[in-house]
Parts: sequence; structure tokens; C-alpha cells
Amino acid sequence: MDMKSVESKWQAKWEKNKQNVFNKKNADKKWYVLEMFSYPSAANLHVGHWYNYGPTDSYARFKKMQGYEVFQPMGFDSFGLPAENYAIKTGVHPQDSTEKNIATMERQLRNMGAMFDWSAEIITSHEDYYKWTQWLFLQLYKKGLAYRKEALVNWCPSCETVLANEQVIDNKCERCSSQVLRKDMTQWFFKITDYAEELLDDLDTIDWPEKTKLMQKNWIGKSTGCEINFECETGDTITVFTTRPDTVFGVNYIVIAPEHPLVEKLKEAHPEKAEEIEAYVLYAASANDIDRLSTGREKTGVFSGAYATHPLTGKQVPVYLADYVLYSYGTGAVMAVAAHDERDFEFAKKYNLPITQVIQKQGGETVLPFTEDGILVNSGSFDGLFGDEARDAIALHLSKIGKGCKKVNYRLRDWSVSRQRYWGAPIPVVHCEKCGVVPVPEKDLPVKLPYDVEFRPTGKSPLAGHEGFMNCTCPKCGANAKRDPDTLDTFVCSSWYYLRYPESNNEKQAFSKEIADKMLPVDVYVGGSEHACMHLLYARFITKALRDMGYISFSEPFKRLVHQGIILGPDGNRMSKSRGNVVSPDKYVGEYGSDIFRLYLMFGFSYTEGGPWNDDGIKSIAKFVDRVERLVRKSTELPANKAELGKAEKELDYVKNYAVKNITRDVEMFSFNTSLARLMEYVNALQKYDNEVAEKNGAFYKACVEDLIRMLAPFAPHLSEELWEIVGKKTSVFEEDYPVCNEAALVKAETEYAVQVNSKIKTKMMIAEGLSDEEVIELVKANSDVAPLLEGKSIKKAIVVKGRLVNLIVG
RNA sequence: GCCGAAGUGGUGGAAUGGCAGACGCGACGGACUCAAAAUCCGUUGUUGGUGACAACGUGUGGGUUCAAGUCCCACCUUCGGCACCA
Repeated sequence: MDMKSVESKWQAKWEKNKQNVFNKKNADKKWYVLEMFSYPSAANLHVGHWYNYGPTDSYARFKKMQGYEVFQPMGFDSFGLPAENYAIKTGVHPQDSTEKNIATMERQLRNMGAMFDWSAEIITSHEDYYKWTQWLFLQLYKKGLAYRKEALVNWCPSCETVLANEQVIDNKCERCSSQVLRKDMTQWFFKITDYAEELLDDLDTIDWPEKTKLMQKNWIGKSTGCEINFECETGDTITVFTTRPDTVFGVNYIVIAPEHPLVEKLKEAHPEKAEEIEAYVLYAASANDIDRLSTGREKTGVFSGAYATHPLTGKQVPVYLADYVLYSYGTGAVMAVAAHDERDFEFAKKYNLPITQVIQKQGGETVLPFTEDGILVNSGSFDGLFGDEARDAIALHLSKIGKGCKKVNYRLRDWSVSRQRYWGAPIPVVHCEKCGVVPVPEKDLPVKLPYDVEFRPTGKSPLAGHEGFMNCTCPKCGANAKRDPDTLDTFVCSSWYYLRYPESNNEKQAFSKEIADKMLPVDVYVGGSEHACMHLLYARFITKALRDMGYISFSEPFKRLVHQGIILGPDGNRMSKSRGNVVSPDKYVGEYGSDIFRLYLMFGFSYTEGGPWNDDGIKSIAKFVDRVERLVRKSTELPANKAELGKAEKELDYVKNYAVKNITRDVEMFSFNTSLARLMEYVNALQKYDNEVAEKNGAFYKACVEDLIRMLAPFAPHLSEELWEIVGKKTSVFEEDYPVCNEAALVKAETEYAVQVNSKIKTKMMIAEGLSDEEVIELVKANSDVAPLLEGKSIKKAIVVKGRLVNLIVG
């Protein structure tokens, strides 16, 4: 069969019949299947796209044949850094390259033959989409969930530009190799931390991979502890957060992060140290968080010259700056208990600070640093208390004397959404000298991204240099004002797109409550696990925020989540141009067509695992397809005669129903390789029983072949349509129901049991269904292979696993 | 470093704590053919044995269990993420 022409024939028919367009009349039977949309890169569709979209489309088609009204949209996450970098390098405008890439990818995606509803397409860099991204920003602002604060960015002093983490290699700028610095800048943030607790709790309500939920849980990083106040000699209060208030009597020193605001005051208080402190702050600015938190890294720090007063003992403890404390976590200051914390211990050793043991191991020798729970010693009236009891007592005491309180802390940080870049959605606020920050009125959206912008680095955000864009009037007072020169993080665009799809053409609003509540949550969301902590958390946050603003009624955007694996290069490494191991799907699609390539992707890999590319099996899929075609064509030549169903028919029926049952279960689990294995078994059976059955019972055989086509349809959509036509049908096979297992066909009189003696397999036996355990044991004991092994021995225990195995323990 | 995974024949991969290797690829043998291709039928974890069969076998080392690829502990290797790649 010429797959190319078959594929274009059916794609054209589907298009003409609007077969893949969601039918709103059937919305009560909706099934929203969503694949993470892609970034439009310059290259053709990647194996990864095919691997994500092909099998998921088979899942979607399967649900359609189960009677669901499937909504499977597609779009492009088209703002972002790569287009801008490409523009800086080549001079091609990001909009031009992006549009070109989208056109190519769209064409290729159409050729895949997936049932994407293209009428719902969205492109995040188009005005009609980013207008609503800006609207979303304004809603968050109104609700107090968007605010400005200073935050650190990677700054290349030579390029005079902010660098993405990706552009920083070994602390050097990837373009010019200058040392990268961390610089403070005023940026917009979304207050995702307000939702930390709910984001954590609601993980229990969604059907997501456990590992993903665990990663989010750890990312949110809830810890219960205590804030404790130390009075600094400068007159300021240093508040520390600790999960171990039980160790408070062992505090040897205080450490503040080099970015802590108190640093300035400390320099004033101890001018003799100012130079040293400044040098250290500069040094700390050159390291990233990962390095700073690494326990394997040599600890560094500097004494500020100042002391703080211990709230319980009144002792003076030195205040240090050290970069192993992050300003972004907790209060940016810790109480260091060298005896009971590994990093503090290491630091104290290095700087010859005292180490005071205040916890003793229960029953056993205490080796420092001892970080487990233990019995308090050297802790005044708290001596003898243990673990939680000690923590509670000390926290209570601290709050009584006004020196501290219990506190829940999260590792999660607020979401920084400002980007000093061109290719993104402009932030819809105006800065007025008189009125300050003024949001752009909704009726004035979109704040259009101008085309004629100098996007090469100049030391400022690219938009800052565009006067036509920057100069505006204050919506409040009418005076001259300036727009915000920054654009939004692309994660903002992708944090709400699932809401837009069902109403991509709605010009009046981002989405309507009525339709959103009907169409969402997404029933199955499919995408890579690399998004576990960021995109997937942002989307959950935005959903909750919109719910609280009354725009929607549900709390979670994605009811179920599936991660596809990653297809690696043939060498087992991640595909990359620099490694030269990129596999192009074009070659295979050109040679075999979309159906065969998709079948191979489903059959050759475990969907959620992925693995190194290898095309050994692709030919065999082509052979399989040929076999199916021959079998179908041959069946059309048979007379439709009927005869009584014999043993052969029953066996064939068994294999068919077994396949149907397993495929139905496995597709639901995205286990496509085993689904196809069962389908192959059925094809093998059809072929094996071919002559015997077909000749005397043509009607039966034809019905079996029709079921085969129905069963194959979600996996090889074009081929199945063609075969359906070959057997004389005038309608689309996707209007058919997926076959349902007839359980009666699977009932067998006897089952094979594995027989073990002392847990070793000795023989196998066919045993009738419905016997009691005792009857089964008697049959096994009487078996000619088993009986000699039991001679002169007694049975100490007998285990019967119904329908599977018998194990006799003898001695 | 921290968080999260993965490791099974020559190979891709199957196995609700219950017969390890389903279904394929490859290899080997056979049928068809002048021959080849295609197709069809067998065999195929390793070792020993003519054989029935036996022993061993799921990254490494321990453990729990009548029974462990699966559960627990420790370790090794590889992969994903670590907040401005998306």
C-alpha cells in the first residue's frame, strides 16, 4: 500500500468532514486530552515531538471510539529566549523567524495525522493571545498577587545584559566569557507562596505520577519550626528561622546571607571590617545557589565584627556573613549550632569557633556533629527533654518572653516574572512620576509589542530604547508617563493556555466561566517530567488564583498527568546538535509514512521510559502492516457463509477478547507497547486459523477482521480508514465503537497451575476451575511428578494461589 | 551537593510479591525458488548433559518472605530537575 497517498487522502477527508473539530453539542461527554504545546524551533519536528504527540493521539482516538467527545487542541508557545538569541546572532527578527517556524511545524503536525482540532489553535506571541496574558497579569495585580521587589539577576558587565542561567557557563558569560555577577534589580513577582499550603494539600486530589507529586512536595518544601530573635549590637533584631529550636542553647554564632540588608549597618558599625565585608559580598555574588548549598563545597565566610545577644542565655555570639546561607530562604539568617548541624560544624572547625554540645544520643555515644533527635543537655531547665517535646517547650517559652514564635516555612519562592528582554508579552503597567505604578486599563489591552526594536544588548531592556513604546500618558492622571520596559516570563503564557483553547476565538474575554467549567479540568495532560516543578506548579497556582477571583469553579487544571519518556540519541546521550546524535524523523516518515513511524514509536519503547533510538524494529512494523493488509484483502474474497462455531472459532474468539480486554486496560495506562503486542497476537491467531475457519465460516471470519480494523484504528488511523473502505464500509472507522470484551469468551474449564515443592517449580498441571484449595492440593499430591517427591515426608504447609500456583513445603 | 527516577537475554522491551524474559528485532535451522528477495514453519537466557534433567540467572552486597525483578537497608552507574532554556 502506498502509505503516502493513503495518508493524504484521509487527512483531506478528515479536514473536509471537520471530523476532528470538537462538537460543542456533545460537551457533556467531553474528554479533554492535552499535550504540552511546543516551542517553535527552527528545525523540523523532532523525534521528541512525534513521541509526545503520536502515541497521545492514539490515546485520544481510543477515547473517541469509546464514545467520548474528544477535544485535542494544539498550539505554540512562541515567545522566548531562543528566537531572540537567534535574532541577535543573525539579525532575523524574532517575529519573522517564529512565524516561519510555526508554519513549518504546523504543516508537519498536520502530516502526522493526529486528530488535533486546528480550529482551536493558539499562538502565544499573537496579539489575540498575549492580550489575555496581560489581562491575567492585571487580575493578579488587582488581587494583590503581583508585586515588585528587588531580586538578583545574572549580569554580564561586558555585554551589559541580564543572562539566563542557561547562558552562564562556569560563572562566565557564554558569549564573551566575562565573569558573571549577581545584580539586584526591581522585578515583578507573583505571590505563589500565598498558595503554598493549598498547592501542597491538593496534590492528594489529583491523579498524577507519585514521583511528580513528591518532587512538587519537596519543591514547596514545607518545614515547621521556629523564628527566634537575636538582638544585634547595632540595635537591629536578627530573626533566624530554625527547624531545631531544641538546639538553641548550642548557638555558637549567627550567620547572615551576604545579601542581607543588615550588612550595610554592620559595615557602619565596624568600619575596620568594611573592606573585608565588601570583598566577601562581591565574592559571594559570583556563585550560584546550587554551588552555595552544596555540602561538598568548602565553606567560606567573614566575621562582621559585631555580636548579637542570645535570647535565652544572654551570651554574646559573633555575627558572620557566609554564602551557605541564602537570602531567599527563611529569613536569610540562621543560628549556627556547630555541634548539631553539618555545615555549621564544618564552618566552626574552619574558623576555630567554639562547638557546644546540647543534644545527647539516646542510648549510645554521641559523635559530633550529631544531627538526629536526642536528649537535651546544657540547656538549663530544658535538660532531659527529647525531640518534639523539647522543641515545643522551647518555642513556647520563647514566645512567652517575646523572643520568638512557631513558624511554618516554605522553600518555595515567589515567581519572578519580569524579563529584561524583547520577545515576550509586555508587562501592562505604566510608571507615572505622580501616581507611581498604574495598571493599564483592560480596555486598552493589548499593550502591543512593537516590531521595530533594537533587540541587541544595550545595557537596558530592549523595549526601554523604543520611545514610541515607552512614552505614554498615565491612565490615572493623564500626565506623561513611561511603560514598563520588561516582558513577562514565557511561563506566564503557558500557565493558562489550557483555559484558552476551548475559546481560542473569543474576542470578548480570555475565557468564559460557563465554558471553562464545562471543559475543564483537562482530563489527561501529557508532557515531559522536566516540567514537574515549574510549569506544572505555575499552572496549578494560576488556576487557584483565578478560582479565588471567581473566574472558574475548579481548583486543579489537570486531573490526570502522564509523562512521556525521552528518546535519546543512538549513543544513549540526549540528542543535541553539538553531539551530532540528532535523529530526524523525516527520513522514516518519508520512507514508511506516519502510521508506521507512530506504530514503531509505540511498540519499540516503554512510553514513560523512552530510551536510546534504534531503528532495528521499524521494518518489522512495516511487515506487520503488510500482513494485516493481506489478511484484510483476503477476507473480502470469502463468501459470507455461516456454520456452527467450532473449537477453532472459539480459540480465535478467546484471543480476540483477551486482546480487547488488555488493550483497553493498557491504552488507559499509556502502555502502548503491550497493547500492540496483544494486537499482534490477535493478528497471528487470525493468520493461524485462517484456512480452517475462513472457508467454512466466512461470515464469522469477516466479522473478526472487521473487529481487527476497529482495534487497530487508534494506533494506525490512516491505514485503518483505508482498510475499512476496503472491506466495503462507507463511513469513517472512527465512528465505530471500540470492541468491548465479551468476558464469557474468556472463561475456560481448566487453568494451568505451576506446581512447586519447597518453592521450586517441579511441574505444571491443568486444574479445573472452581475447586476448593483442599481439592487442588489433593490433585497436586496425586500428580505423578509430585508424588515421588513427597514419599516419606510430611507436608508442613501448602500454599494455593487461585489460578496460578501451588507450593508444597515438605520436610 | 540537594530532590526525583532508572538499571532485566545478543537487542527493544514484558511481568496486581506467585512459572523471569510476553510481543518484536537479530541469529540459527527448514519449506518454497534455478537462485535471490519476499513469504511461511521451527529453535533460540547461560552453563553442564546425547537425553530426561540439573545448576545458575533481573547493576553490587545484605535482609524480610513459603515465594523477591517487584518490599526494606547500604552502595555503584546513568538520566531528569534545582527557580531567567522551555
